[in-house]
Amino acid sequence: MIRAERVAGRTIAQVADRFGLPVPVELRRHKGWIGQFLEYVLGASAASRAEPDFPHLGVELKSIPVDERAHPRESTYVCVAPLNGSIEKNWEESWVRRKLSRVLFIPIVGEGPVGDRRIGAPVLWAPDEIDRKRLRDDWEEITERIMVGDLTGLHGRVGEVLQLRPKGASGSDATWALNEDAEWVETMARGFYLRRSFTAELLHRAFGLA
DNA sequence: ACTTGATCATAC
DNA sequence: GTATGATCAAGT
Repeated sequence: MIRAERVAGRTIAQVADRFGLPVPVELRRHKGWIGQFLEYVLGASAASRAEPDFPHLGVELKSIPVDERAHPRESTYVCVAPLNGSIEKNWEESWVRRKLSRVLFIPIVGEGPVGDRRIGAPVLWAPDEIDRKRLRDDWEEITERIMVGDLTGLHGRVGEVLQLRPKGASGSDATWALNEDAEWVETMARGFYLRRSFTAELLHRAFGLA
């Protein structure tokens, strides 16, 4: 938190210069760059591993693009959703619950050249009882569809705060899944995401906004 | 304006 | 290939 608060208010270019890191001008071909940059700057250790970013703290790090009013510009990716029968059978064991038990959100303000974007005040969030119920209800609804092989029901419209969306290098990035007839079929890979309206709530709550 | 579906890069 | 990090862009 001390590190995060020290970089808050500075631009990405200012911080990158101190570390001698080159900054891409735009993100179209560098979509995860800001997230990896922050992992480096804040000393996270579990890059690209299936663990929290700060394993000893149980804290997951998420950068989140926002406008000047702290309204998120994008949804937030959580984790992949196995469609092959290996998904956790209950919420307590679920990867979604574990990943979201403590999250450090770093808002990134602005949408121009990447170096000009400003690092916002950090928000360390843990879901309260109401958040947990909303997340759990959505997770159970989505997981039920996965477990019965309802692949056509696996679209982004399900879920109030958590949703399932494609997650891969392209639409042809396939994975194996069990369908309603318990047959193996190829379908696009999907992941869990937090809806923008939900992360907006969290940030606004943290900043005391309406 | 906002959501859903599609896509891009890198580590292991 | 599957995980990590996400944003892009078409459609409503």
